[in-house]
Amino acid sequence: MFGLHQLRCFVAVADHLHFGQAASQLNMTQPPLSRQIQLLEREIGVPLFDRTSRSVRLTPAGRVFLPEAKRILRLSESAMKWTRRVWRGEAGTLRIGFTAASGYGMLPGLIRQLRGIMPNVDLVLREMVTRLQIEALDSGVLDLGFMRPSVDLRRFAVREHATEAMVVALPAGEATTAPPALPVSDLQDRPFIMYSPDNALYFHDLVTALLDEHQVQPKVVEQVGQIHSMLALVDAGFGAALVPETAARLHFPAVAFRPLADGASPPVRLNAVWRDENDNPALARFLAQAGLDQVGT
Amino acid sequence: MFGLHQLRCFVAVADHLHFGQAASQLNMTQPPLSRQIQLLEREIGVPLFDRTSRSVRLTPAGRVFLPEAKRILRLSESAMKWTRRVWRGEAGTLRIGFTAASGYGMLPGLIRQLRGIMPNVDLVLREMVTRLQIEALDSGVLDLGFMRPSVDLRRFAVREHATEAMVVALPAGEATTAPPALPVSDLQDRPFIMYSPDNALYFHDLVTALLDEHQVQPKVVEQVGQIHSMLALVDAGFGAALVPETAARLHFPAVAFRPLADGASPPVRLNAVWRDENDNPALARFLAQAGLDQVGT
DNA sequence: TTGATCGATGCGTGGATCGGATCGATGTTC
DNA sequence: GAACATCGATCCGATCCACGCATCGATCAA
Repeated sequence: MFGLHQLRCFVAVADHLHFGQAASQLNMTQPPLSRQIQLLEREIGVPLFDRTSRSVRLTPAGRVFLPEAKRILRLSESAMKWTRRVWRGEAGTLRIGFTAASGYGMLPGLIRQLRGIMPNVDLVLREMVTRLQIEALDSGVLDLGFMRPSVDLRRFAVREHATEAMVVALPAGEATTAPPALPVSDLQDRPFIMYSPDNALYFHDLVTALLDEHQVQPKVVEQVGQIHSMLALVDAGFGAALVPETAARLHFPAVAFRPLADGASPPVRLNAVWRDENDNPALARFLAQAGLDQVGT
Repeated sequence: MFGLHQLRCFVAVADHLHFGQAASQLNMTQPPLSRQIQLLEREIGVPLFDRTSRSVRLTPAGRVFLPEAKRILRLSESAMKWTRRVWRGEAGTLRIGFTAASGYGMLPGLIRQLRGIMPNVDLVLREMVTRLQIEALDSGVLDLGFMRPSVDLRRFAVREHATEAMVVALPAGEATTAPPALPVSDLQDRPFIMYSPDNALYFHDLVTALLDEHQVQPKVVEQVGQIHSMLALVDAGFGAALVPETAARLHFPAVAFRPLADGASPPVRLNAVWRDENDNPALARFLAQAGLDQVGT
């Protein structure tokens, strides 16, 4: 098969229709250029030029081959440039997982930030619970995950990405008689919607610890795994719930939000998690730009 | 710049993820294959494989480069095959000129014939008068022309492609009283539409010679260069005209056609004309298939 | 007829690529 | 856990290829 160098020789001769000028453009002398053209013609099995000692003309076959040769050379250049950009993290794909709750708050800003840092990187965004994100990071399906703290994160690189407070979600009817900020004790004996320990272990433990600490025992009327299910139940008047404050962005008509009094809320943590051995340069570039690439746990 | 051989090496390794197997597929040994991959990586400036002594994996940059490399190789193959087909006359472009009058009769059949012989050859068909066709053949704009005899054809290869008879075109009103076949003498003193010596020299000379031979002098009411203009005038009742019989395919409602009696019509000749030095293989292929490629004037 | 131009060809050299042998690292097996 | 097998990297000598220089042969101009 012919080589790219022969294609460059061919294009130069076809453009100049003059071996000497083409050779000097290619920084070589005329004899090897003639040789390369002959080799190319022998390889294809077709004469590409009609040449006398006084004139050089393209044959019809040469006229057909010329744009193909230029296309191949153009593709080779662009393949190289594109690959280099991927290597520098300026192009490529970044696959990101996030929990449903984190999507309400930080996702739009994160996407804006990524678009600003790496406008040519394709983003693949998948909502997954923490456990599934861990598996996906392991198998290489995800480059980066935004998830709740978990004991299984020890083999990964973890940075705290955001913290927020919990707020009380109340049925609108009960909110009219409630003070601007609620002490935890206000939940005592209230109808209360709790997190499921199966699908929302982190929030379950967080709320359980908060209630235990204040020795408060609400009347648990339901256990659910997803925050929007929880708010739907509040909206229907089944009871109150504790949700991260960014969940207030979900506009349920019959739900009112009240902060906890005295800064009683524990911080709800969201971690950025990735594999240290991940070789996606787009990930490295994002971590560097976001200041997350220092060594640590 | 990298070479196509390096791309083939890269694709083989990427497909097998194993240097030894890739090398045997490429009919080479493992050491030079390792070298080629290293050279390619150095050329691009990007590692394409993550390799330990136990495993070979593509880097993200390599994953991007792989489809590009395959595309370049595919394009190179197809460019070579396509160029070979053009060389054999099985593909490419054939530019054909024809006079307006010849288009009425032989063009559809010619196109069918060409499609049968060379289904992958693009046909460019241009209606041009004989003089313009000669110039176009000279400058290489046309490969083949269908034109009337002319003294300027000596430097070209010429074959008689078709002959036909002249017929009389009569206004429909006059046709009812005319016999089935008209002697030339019938034109004596008739209103008659003549060919212009500027734009239709061949027909002008042909008709003039015919009339002179029979010592007939019609009343020339108009001189025009195009046959459809001529029939339009007959249709409008201005007079009679002599036209090639295939012109009867132009359906003018008030025009009737009558043959000349006694085979008095001179043959109207149509030549196929081309440059002997023309190197378009599609032309050579057509000439060979049509049996026109024997030597001669 | 002479000289200039231009692509093709002969030839010697230097660099690139090849295959064989071997190294070093890693995972497997008993 | 020590011997073994596997696999990519590296070293080295032989070969091949592409380069430049010199020259040839054909063509066109003066």
